[in-house]
Formats: sequence, C-alpha cells, structure tokens
Amino acid sequence: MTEKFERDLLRGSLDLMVLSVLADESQYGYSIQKRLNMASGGKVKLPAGTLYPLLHRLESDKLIKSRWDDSTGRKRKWYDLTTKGKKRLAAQANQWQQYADCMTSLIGSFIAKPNPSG
Amino acid sequence: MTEKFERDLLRGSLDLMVLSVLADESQYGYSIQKRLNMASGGKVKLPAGTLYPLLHRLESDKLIKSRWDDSTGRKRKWYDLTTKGKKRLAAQANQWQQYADCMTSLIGSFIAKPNPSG
DNA sequence: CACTGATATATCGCACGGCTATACATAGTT
DNA sequence: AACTATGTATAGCCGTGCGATATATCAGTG
Repeated sequence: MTEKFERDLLRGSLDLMVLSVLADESQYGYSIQKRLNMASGGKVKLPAGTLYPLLHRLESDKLIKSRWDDSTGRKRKWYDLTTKGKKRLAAQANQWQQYADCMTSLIGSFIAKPNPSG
Repeated sequence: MTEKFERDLLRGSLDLMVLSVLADESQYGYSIQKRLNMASGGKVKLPAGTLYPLLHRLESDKLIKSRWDDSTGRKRKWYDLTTKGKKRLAAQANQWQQYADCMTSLIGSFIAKPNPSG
C-alpha cells in the first residue's frame, strides 16, 4: 500500500536524509538504501541511480568521506560524516524544520479556515 | 534577517503553496507573489520567472483557470481553482503532511538519540 | 554445473522545474 | 522626464532524481 514519495518532493531533502543516516554510524551505499527504506515505512525507495551519484556529490563536497573495506567478505565502500558534514547536517535539519513549520502554517492559513460553529 | 529558502527545498511544494493561496479566494499572479511572501514571513520570495511559468503549467493541467479583467483599472489575469484543482490541493496537502511527518521522524531517529541520563 | 535472486557499486542521458536575465506596459510620484 | 512599484511574459541555464544498463560476488536450488 505504501506509495513512493514523488521525486520533486524528495528534492532538496535527500541530502539531509543520507546525512542523517550517517550521523548514527558508518554505512555503505546499499545499507543506506535499506535503512532509509525501513525507517520511512517503505516510502523512501532510493534507486541506485539516485543514491550513488548523490554519495559521490556529498563526498566531493567534503561532507562525507569514504573507505573501501572487504575484510567482512563483501567489498563495500563505507562512508562517514566529516566535521563539515556534521555542521551541514545540523544546519540542514534546522532549516528543514523551519521550512516544514512554514509550509504547515501556510497551508493551514489558507485551507483550514476556523470553523465558527465549533 | 529572514533568508530565502533554497530552491531545491521549494521544489515539489510550490504547486501546493500556490494552490493553497487560491483556495482562499481569486488571485492574480502578482498578488499571489505578495501573499506568499507575507504569509511565510519573507521566507518565500517567488521570482516572476518562477511564478508565471508555474501558473501556466497549473492552468494547462486544468488545476486552475484564468480570466483577464481590467475593470479595476489595472489589467490583471485572475486565477481560480477548478474542481480538479481543489481535489489536487487536498491530495497534495495530505501527501505533504505525510512526507513532513516521515522526514521529522527520520531525522529524529538518527540524530536525536534518546538521552539515557534524563 | 547452470540458474536465480539478493547484494553491491557505477555511469549515461533524459526530464523537469526553479531562477536569472531580459523584455514590455501602465500608474503614481518627484 | 525619471524613477519606482505594479503587472505579465519568455528564453535559456543548471542541478538533480531516476530509468536503463553494466558489472561483479555470493547463496541457494534443481
């Protein structure tokens, strides 16, 4: 039943989502994909064609850093937040909250007119 | 002090904002621009190059309909929600709320770890 | 051994939409 | 005349989510 969110809705918040997951602990691409899917109740289904370019972008922006590791049997590229990434995460989270509050009040002020009859 | 929201953050919700404003009463482009700016506390500053193409898109999608009127002295293009637009507005508002709730819990679950020490 | 499906990463190129720049017209003020 | 606010419009740039595609390993099954 759970539908995917529309692409435009995700735009601008995918970075924040990925940064958030990495705040918890080291992750590799595939695990990020699974965790976001789980944590969102199946609403966030990041295709590989979205995820990997995104990770490359975050890394080139020095927000995350990577290391290859195959000591666990599987060859995986692990990611961690940099100091810059942690700051960005805090800023983005704060900014998103402001945005969400703004949207909610905006929608409410025009749609949900107070009902005078109780 | 009030900063503009980033473009990617707005993406996917601008339609909803405009639809919301029109739910209140008939508006023309310029008035929509001003009302969104006021209602958001200066956070939403829609450039004309964003607003008018957006309105044209909504109209070609039959979500709003327009009429020119210069009886008030100024030549303005007034917009109203269509029936389809009202349905879309309700659906979009609902979808946005789900998305916002999801994002909030998602961010919270990874960042704000519960503090065991109280 | 062959086949299937999950795991794991990567890139190409399309589609879409917000925004800058630019344009044009009218009304009111200095 | 000049300037500002009002009012609408379009061309083209640019970033990014995504489908399609490619490649490789591992586990389980027939």
